[in-house]
Amino acid sequence: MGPTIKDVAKEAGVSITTVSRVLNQYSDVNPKTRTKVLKVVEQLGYQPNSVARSLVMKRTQTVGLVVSDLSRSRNGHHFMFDVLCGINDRVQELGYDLVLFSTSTTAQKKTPYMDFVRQRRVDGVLMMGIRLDDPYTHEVVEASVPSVLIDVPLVSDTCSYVTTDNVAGATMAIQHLVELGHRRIGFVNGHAQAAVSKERLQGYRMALEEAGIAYDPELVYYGNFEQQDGATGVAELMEKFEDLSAVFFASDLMALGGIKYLQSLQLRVPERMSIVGYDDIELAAMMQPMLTTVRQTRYEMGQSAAETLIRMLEQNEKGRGIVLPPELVVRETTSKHGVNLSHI
Amino acid sequence: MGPTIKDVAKEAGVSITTVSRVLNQYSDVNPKTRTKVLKVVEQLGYQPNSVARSLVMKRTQTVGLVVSDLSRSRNGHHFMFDVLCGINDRVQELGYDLVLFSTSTTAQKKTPYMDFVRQRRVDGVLMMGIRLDDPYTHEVVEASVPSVLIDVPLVSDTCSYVTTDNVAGATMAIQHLVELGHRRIGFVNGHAQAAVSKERLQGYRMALEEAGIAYDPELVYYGNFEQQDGATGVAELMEKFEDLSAVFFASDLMALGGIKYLQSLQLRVPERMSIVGYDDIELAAMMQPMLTTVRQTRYEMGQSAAETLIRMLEQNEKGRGIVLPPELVVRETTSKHGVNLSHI
DNA sequence: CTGTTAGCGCCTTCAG
DNA sequence: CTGAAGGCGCTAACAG
Repeated sequence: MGPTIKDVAKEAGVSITTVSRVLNQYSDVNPKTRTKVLKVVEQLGYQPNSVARSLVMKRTQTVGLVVSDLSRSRNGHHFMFDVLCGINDRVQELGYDLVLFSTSTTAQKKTPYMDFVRQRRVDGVLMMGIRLDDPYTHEVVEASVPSVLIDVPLVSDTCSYVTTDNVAGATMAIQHLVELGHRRIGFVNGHAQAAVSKERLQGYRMALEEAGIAYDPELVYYGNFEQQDGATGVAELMEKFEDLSAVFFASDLMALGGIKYLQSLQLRVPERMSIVGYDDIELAAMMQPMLTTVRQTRYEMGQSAAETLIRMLEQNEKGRGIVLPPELVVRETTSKHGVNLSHI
Repeated sequence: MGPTIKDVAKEAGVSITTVSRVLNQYSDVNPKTRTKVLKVVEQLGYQPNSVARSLVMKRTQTVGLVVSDLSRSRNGHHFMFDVLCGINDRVQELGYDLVLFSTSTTAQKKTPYMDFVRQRRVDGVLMMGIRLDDPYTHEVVEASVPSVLIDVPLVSDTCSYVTTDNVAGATMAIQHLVELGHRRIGFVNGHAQAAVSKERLQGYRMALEEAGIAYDPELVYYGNFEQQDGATGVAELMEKFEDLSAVFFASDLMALGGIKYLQSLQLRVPERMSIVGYDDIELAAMMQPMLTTVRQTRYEMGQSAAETLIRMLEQNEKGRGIVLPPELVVRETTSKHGVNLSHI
């Protein structure tokens, strides 16, 4: 392997203590000695061994990103990749390494969270794609190792979260629909064990009631964020409600599925049915017609999560919640209720 | 922190050596002692410190995945995520950790590759998204640390690669088009510094010549795999060749851009212009019309890369090339030349 | 079968 | 300002 601190010390004619001092920016080192050491470091191409350092410092400068079901999540795909990028960039900028873990791999599934953290020796953990009823969830919040949850609003002294305001996001979507004159608005939600689903449902409900429209649980369908669920969802809602004129989907992918289904029935969007999605994935602007949706700033969520975690690590900050604002992006899948129906 | 091997030893009334022995599956341990130790390990919730182990073993059981420009690659997105999943799953199954690095972050860019590997102490490296003219490329191949390149066909004793057969992929695409009667076939390629671009060009050229069609460099446009390049590409090619009836794109995203451009001109696909893409991203089957394309098994590429690297690490295998077969997926964007033109 | 003894490469008091 | 000494938690000969 490469040269060690010992080699540098010998070559520079000083003790390893001194080398360590200059490497760690200690001030009490004779300028001459310092430059001497630095020169040797340079010419030997010395790289401190981070493993050895970690052992004595009891810090690895590494954070773990645990994703539930990374590969199986054909749905989360678009969402996760961007968050991952944000995390990765920020973590790196702040001088940490990022280790990836997916809990999908069968064996890992039951390993208690803490065992895994302690074994891997990460300084902190970021989690995404986790469900409220996941066994990890509780463990993470209670753990002594700092963590940041993405889209799971739970806080403790050692646990923060980053999310977008899902209540507001859903509210915006519904208000938009209400303003267009829609009264019978369906909601194809995500599965009930996702925190975001609960929040979006709340927003849906609040916006409706605020508009003087009674909330009807029958208008809510629970899917799993995937395309197919969108189709099944609208189909079911349309069967129950003949006057359904708009549907709000908890993911763009489901919205896409819904639209495809409608189109297969020769029902036009938005003339016959207005559609609002959630996420604003790349695909949303590529579809025909282009999807009206609620945008989440995924990359920023990742960045923010990384920052928050590292602040907890270095500034000893306590856990807290960070809520980013969503944004309604009006495109082509929503229109006034009742208009243009004659053309069909 | 948690208990150490010392605590276990004391509690079990043996030396730490013995504890170490049972933990590492040594056979020469009295069954009674073994169970005793195991019991203590259990009740103390002892987790071996991997950092300490790494220090003495000189192996971290960690591999690095370096991605050039992870976040900036709006294009690679679809491709990379799947490969990443494959890598992650396989690496984990084989008992390693995966550390993510993106070279985009400005500062990192010029750090010599080896410095970074040595500093991070990874046992091996996987690379993707790297260009032939990237300064890293050469370093990686020469490095003593084992590595596997994805889609860059370079081999050395310590460096393998995994790719799909791009020559064959392009050949299949062109043969398909030729069989449909097309003679003037354009090619919107990726940038020239991507290994895959060179190979696909070769396949394009070979298939053409085999069909008795002269290769004309003017029919090849070089883009950057992104959607916009597709539009620009077809536009330029159509201007040069009035009888252009088919275009082969080096990425689905570019194909999409091209199709959108054609549609904006009221030119129908495939009646007026047949289109073949490359990658078979999720989007390909969602488009209208659905895209005919060359599928790459991205997840499998990732798995294979991970496996190959770890075999080099553990079995001391030498570098080698692994070429996976692509597959032509015929959908709706290709049709017989000249047919249906009357309908337009 | 088991304990003793050396380190792995680095940081950190504590004396000069 | 600098060096000597001890130790982080674990593995690996080498003796019993």
